[in-house]
Amino acid sequence: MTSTRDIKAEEHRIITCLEDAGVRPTRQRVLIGRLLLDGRKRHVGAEQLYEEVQTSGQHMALATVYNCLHKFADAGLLRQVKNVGDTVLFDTNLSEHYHFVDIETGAMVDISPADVTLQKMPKIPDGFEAESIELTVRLRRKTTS
Amino acid sequence: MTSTRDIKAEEHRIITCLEDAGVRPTRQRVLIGRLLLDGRKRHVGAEQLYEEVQTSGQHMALATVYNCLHKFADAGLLRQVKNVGDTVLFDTNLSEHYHFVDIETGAMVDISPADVTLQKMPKIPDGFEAESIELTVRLRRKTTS
DNA sequence: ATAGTAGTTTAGAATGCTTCCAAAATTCTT
DNA sequence: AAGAATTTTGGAAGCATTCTAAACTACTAT
Repeated sequence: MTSTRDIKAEEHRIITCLEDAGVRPTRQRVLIGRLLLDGRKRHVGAEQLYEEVQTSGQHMALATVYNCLHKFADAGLLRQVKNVGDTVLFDTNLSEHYHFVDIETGAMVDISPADVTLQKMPKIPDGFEAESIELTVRLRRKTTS
Repeated sequence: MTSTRDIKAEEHRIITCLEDAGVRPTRQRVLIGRLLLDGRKRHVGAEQLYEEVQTSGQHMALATVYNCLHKFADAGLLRQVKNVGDTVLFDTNLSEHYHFVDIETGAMVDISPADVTLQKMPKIPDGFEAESIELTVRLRRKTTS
């Protein structure tokens, strides 16, 4: 059972977190912060998050969920992932890592950088700098023959 | 100047190529084959290819362009790229390679596998097999300060 | 507290890429 | 040349995402 005081404390933590990131802590953002900035590492889409918000008993426009996700990503609180299917996902794991993706379901699992060694890196074209390096291993369920 | 005979010869090459891949060589597919299977390595989207078809003087429904691209990809004549922006691209380079992507424009440049060494690879989860490994380096134009 | 103003939220409309549809056309086979 | 199967077609539909402009809320200065 989570006490009212615990909730207050958590809210305070989230508000501080948002303020530190330069994001105005509105009611909506605090709620989404509670859902996403709790330390759990996961990959969320807007639609899914929208449903979690509903489940929590609060109402919020879908557009707001999109707004928040982008704001959080711009503020460095989330990381946008573009590697998968037709849907944009946001990753709560901010440290360097890569992904397995199940091509059937789109489900993603993190790959620790410790498990990969990029021995030699290609030369970045002149006038550019690397913004990110994405390594994605697409997985197919083995045919049990 | 390309002679009529050259065109005929090229058409024949494409038709053979399609048949070998188990793809029925319809007029539309042969035209798209001429545009894409000429040895040039490039990354094409449906809309762009549609315009190239128009430019060539022929008419074709946009839906047909999509159909062809997917058919070609399924037949192994093209490779679908899912790493970039909001649009699906098809890659005429079938050999193993990776990509630079300009995050501004979405433009892609191939990275030769010779320029990268994936020293250690993560263990594939049980019951799965790797379908493909995508390595994408996102590039930002350097701020000339 | 209060008012001002800058930033947010909202619902619904709009966008844009892609797929679906059912009818017409084309390809290959016999 | 006729039949069966596959393709093409144009337009409608779908879907995730963005836009819009009006209502609202959070912070700041009074």
